[in-house]
Amino acid sequence: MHRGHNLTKYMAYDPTDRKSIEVRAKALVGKSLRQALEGLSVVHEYHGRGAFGLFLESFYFGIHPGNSSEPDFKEAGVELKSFPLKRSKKGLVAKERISLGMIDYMSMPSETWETSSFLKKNSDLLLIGFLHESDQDFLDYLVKIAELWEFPPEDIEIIKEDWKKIVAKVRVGKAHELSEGDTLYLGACTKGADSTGRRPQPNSKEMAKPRALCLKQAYVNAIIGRTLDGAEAVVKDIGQLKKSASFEELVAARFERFKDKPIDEIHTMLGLGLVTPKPSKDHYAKLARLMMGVKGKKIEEFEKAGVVMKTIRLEQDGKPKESMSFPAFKYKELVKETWDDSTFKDMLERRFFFVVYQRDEKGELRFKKVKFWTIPTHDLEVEVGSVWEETVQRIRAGKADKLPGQKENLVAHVRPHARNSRDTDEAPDGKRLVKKCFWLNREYVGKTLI
DNA sequence: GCATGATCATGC
DNA sequence: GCATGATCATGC
Repeated sequence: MHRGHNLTKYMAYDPTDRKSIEVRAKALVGKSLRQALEGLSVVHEYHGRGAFGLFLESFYFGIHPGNSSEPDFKEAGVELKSFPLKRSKKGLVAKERISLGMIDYMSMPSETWETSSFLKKNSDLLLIGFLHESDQDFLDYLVKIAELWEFPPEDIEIIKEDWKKIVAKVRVGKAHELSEGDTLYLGACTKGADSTGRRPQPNSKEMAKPRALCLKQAYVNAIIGRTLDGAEAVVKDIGQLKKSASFEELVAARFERFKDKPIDEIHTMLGLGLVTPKPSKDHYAKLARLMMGVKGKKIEEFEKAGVVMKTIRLEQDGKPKESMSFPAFKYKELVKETWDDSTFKDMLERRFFFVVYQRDEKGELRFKKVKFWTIPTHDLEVEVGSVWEETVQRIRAGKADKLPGQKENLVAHVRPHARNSRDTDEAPDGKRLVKKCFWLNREYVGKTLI
């Protein structure tokens, strides 16, 4: 078998019919491509990233869409997207984002959401999720998800806002400042194996990195959660969706009535009891969730979007009382990472949601404001990057007890993060040291709020 | 006053 | 039992 060989004659399915496509797709669930195409001796030349998808198109669905602006199943209006899953402690998660087509900086500004090439191609997706195993041939990957996916209305509202944010930047000649952290579900992710390629953009001489529109990893995880647990109702007509405020505005609006109110008054407003003399360390985080109208510890909208909530307490002078902690790392695992795919970089690239409290002149703590924030590229790549590299170097050199302190860098430092001094972790040299994590400097956190 | 080390309280 | 977000406490 070779590329271009038409197998559709073996298939009792109609690639122009949505229902038929779905039936054929669903038949893949629980099988590998090799099993699904049983009986055919398969010799192929496909390999590397995207091999699964190309093979699936040609030999399972018998289509050859190429790089068209039309959906892959043109007549049915369905775009085929296969994507890898991987195992995590909690179950299956997305291995990466789902890319939905390169951004054409020059033509995008003249589009509206309704007429966008994005919507034209991607409003109706056939999602095929397969379990990626690094030691297997892609023909043996098991298909876990096969789902016709139209975006639920509440999601499409957010995606629309995301899309508009991206276009807005491109329009004003700021394509080079695009960042995946700008948006929630739909992201502008960098494309191209080497990071050197650049493209022209309108209204600026600056060249911009090539980027594609993508469903961000956190959102793909939300899709996986929904489809593996059984599908929800989906929207029938994307054009009918009504307008609403953006996700971030909606979230911020929930806090509006609490602005500048002292803690005890907020307690009253929320129908809580009196403020205890010594509130627990996560009391203000809990209060923040309650102000948002969320009961549990998880905030579903934030989980989907990969947004991280952090509470910040400011003193009278407006400076944060504390630096900002992150999960403790394991010395031996940290030194195996590279900065670009490090756990900490991954964490910092997310969108943050700060809930800010401040002491007034009488010393009374009040809710001040909320703020969505993404770390500027320079601060991440140059400042945090160097702290990270220095940390790894010192651990490798057996100096895990002397990691970069707050005075060494303006943005980040390393410091203990453990239950107590006996809560230790083994360094590569065998010494046991108290668990530590990366912190964002107190002073720096203060500056982000201005 | 601030950096640094140490620890608390919660919830899974 | 432990990770986690957050804050306390000490000493320079």
